[in-house]
Amino acid sequence: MEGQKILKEQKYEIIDQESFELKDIFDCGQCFRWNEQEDGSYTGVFKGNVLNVKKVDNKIIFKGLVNGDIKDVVYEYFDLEKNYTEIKSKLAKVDKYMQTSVEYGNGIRILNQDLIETILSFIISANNNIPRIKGIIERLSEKYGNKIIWNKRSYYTFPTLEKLKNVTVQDYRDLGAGFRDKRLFETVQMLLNNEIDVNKLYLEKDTSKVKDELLRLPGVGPKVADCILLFSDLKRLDVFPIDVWVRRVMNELYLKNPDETKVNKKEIEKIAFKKFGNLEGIAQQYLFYWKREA
DNA sequence: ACCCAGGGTCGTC
DNA sequence: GACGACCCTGGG
Repeated sequence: MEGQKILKEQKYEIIDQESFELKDIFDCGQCFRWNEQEDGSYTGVFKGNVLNVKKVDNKIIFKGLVNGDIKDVVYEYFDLEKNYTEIKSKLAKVDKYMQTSVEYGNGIRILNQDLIETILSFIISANNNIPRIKGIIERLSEKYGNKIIWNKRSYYTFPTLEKLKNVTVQDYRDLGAGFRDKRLFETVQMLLNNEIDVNKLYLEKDTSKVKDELLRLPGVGPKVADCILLFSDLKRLDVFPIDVWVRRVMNELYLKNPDETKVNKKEIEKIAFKKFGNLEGIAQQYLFYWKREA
C-alpha cells in the first residue's frame, strides 16, 4: 500500500479567492507540518505528498510531488468545495464577537488531514507547545517515514501504522515525546490490531458515537478527540474542542466567571451549541485563532 | 537561577 | 467529579 505510489511532479492553479490565506490556514493550529518559505509560500508534507502553495498576483499556485491527480488532491485536502463565504456570513450574524473573529481569521479553511496522522499528532499535542509538537512529529517522520527528495531537499512522509509496528515506548521517548510515549505506543498497537475499526468511523453518522470510539484510544481525551473529528478527514463540524485558549475566550465573552479555571466545560459546550449550532467547530477555530494571535 | 505554561490525559481519591 | 503528576522546552 505504501511505497508503491507513484509521485509525479505536478502543478495546479486556481484564481485567488476569499477564504484562502496561507498564514490563516497553516498557522491556525490545525496542522503541524507546514512551514513558511523565504518567499512567503508554504511547503508541507501530507498523505504522502510534498506540496508548495504560493500566492502570485491573483492566483494560488500548488506544485509538488503528488500521488494521483493534483487537482483532486488539492480539492480534497483544502476542502475547496466548502462554501466558507456562506459559513462566515452565518457566524458573523451571531454577535459582534464572532463578527470580529471571523474578520480576523478571514482566510481560514479547515483541512482534511490523514486520520492516523491527526490522531497521533494530537496525542502528542497534549499539555505541549507548538514548537515542540512540531519537532517531535518531524523527528518521528524523519526516522520512520518515507524520504522524498524534491528540489534537492529531503522531506519525510508521516509514517504509516505498519512502519510504526516495531517502534517501542523507549523509541518514542528518545524522540522527545516525553510521557506521551506510552500513549503513542498503545494507540498504534490498538490501531494495528484493528481494535478500532477505522473504516467504520467514516460511515457512522452520529458524531458522538465516533467520538466514543476515539476515546478508547490511550492519550485521546475529550479535547483531542474533538480535534481529530474536526481536523482529520472525518471532518465533523459539530464538535467544540475546549483548550486553555478557547476556555479563556469563551469565559471572557460569554460566561464571565471571575475564576477562569473553574469554568465548567458543559457550560461552554451548551452555549457554543446554542450560539453556533452545527457550525460550532469552525466557530471554535476562528475564536481560537483570534484569541491566540491577537 | 528559578518559575511557569504549553491546543490534556490519566490514575487516584 | 476534583486534584496532582507528568516529559520537556522556551521565555519571563
